Amino acid sequence: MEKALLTNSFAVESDFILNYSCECADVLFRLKDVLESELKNNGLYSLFADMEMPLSEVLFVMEKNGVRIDVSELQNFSRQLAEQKVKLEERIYELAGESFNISSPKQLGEILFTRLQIAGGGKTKKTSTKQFSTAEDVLQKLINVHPIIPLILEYRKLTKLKSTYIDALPNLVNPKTGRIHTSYNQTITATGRLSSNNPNLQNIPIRTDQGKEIRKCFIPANEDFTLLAADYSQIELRVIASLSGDEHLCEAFREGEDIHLATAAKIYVKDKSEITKSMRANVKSVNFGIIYGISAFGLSQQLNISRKEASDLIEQYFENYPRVRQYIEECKQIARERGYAQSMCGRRRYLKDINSLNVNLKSFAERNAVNMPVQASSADMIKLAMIAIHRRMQTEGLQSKMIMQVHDELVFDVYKPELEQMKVIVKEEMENALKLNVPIVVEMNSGENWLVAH
DNA sequence: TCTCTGCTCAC
DNA sequence: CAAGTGAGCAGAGAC
Repeated sequence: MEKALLTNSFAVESDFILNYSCECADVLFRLKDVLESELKNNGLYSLFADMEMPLSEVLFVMEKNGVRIDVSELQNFSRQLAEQKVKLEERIYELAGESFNISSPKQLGEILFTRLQIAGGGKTKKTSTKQFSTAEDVLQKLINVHPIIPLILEYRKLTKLKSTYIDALPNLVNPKTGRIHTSYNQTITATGRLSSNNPNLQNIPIRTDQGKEIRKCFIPANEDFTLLAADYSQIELRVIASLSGDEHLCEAFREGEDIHLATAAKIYVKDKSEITKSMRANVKSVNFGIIYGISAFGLSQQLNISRKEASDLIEQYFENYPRVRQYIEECKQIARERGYAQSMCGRRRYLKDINSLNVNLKSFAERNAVNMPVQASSADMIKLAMIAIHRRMQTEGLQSKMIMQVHDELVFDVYKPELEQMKVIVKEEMENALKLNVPIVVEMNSGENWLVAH
């Protein structure tokens, strides 16, 4: 049939079916060999047949569903930011004594470090191409040295949000559906996570006030619908607690504690009431660092503390959670023996440099060996949950839609009369998708936009 | 026009 | 040397 003869809605349908077919083919050709060999090895479960193929259909439906955004609100916001941007530019040029392209790291580096001689008593960091680094952590340390620095940081924040989200998203609204349809890619990442592009809906801002304004522009289909967001609480730390079997860490989760606070109390040997915000923040960085394959140097950079303080924090962490240290060593050992790291469902990441004589390459592979099982098991869990939720929504005949996945979060466009039913389904299926030795907690909220639902 | 670099957004 | 996984933007330079 000629495409011109198709109705609009069917033409849209065919676009997505084409997309879906391509994805299925992609998954088939790229994952079949690897995943089938894993089936033989772990015997119980086929990542290919029982996870990736069923998931592919769920992703097709999510992409087709799309998400509604408030275009006119984004356009208003864009005009506001354009005004702020002009004012910032004027003040920056005045302080610099000349106009230049603030968005050019090359030109900015020359202005800051050659013309204005801003060094803050420290050495200037250089990039791989031997230019001055003007990255955020570098400028943050110079924020009190010269009044131009905070303006540059503000300019960067503003132009990032404007160009990447506020101005880009309205252009991606599909004229036929009035919604944004991302592509979820199943075959990109090294750990089994999904990735999202055109647009990337997995990095929509949330941390700053202006970022929150962008989240507010993600809205339900119409007044009969509401957004429901459900996210796994501290999923990666729970996974590492479960995989390592560390009794103290597992116990903290079983007690339902604020894990950063509870860990801080152990590390600093104080009562929880005595833990300050900065102590908790330090421990939060240690917790993330453990997952990423921490070094004392990296932690000291992150927290702007001395290497001694950083290594003391790490040592105290391992003193309190000894099985975590042991687990990290086991991850490296297993990777050395087998040549790959593995998730709870048997997903593999091959690590060709794990036995390299090049210390850098080997260290990198070792961090991958530690991080992959944690990140990948979390990905396994949410994928299983998505499949289960999708099936239940079908069998229970719901008109609510699954619309987004952001690694540890699922977002639904919920028909209001179905809200309570949806909450039960989503919570049950997410919490029971994959069994851990610690409780799995799912937090849910609903509301008139993604910000209040999250 | 294409590719790389530097930077910054998310989990 | 130096914290894991991604995507997208603007600038800069090769072609």
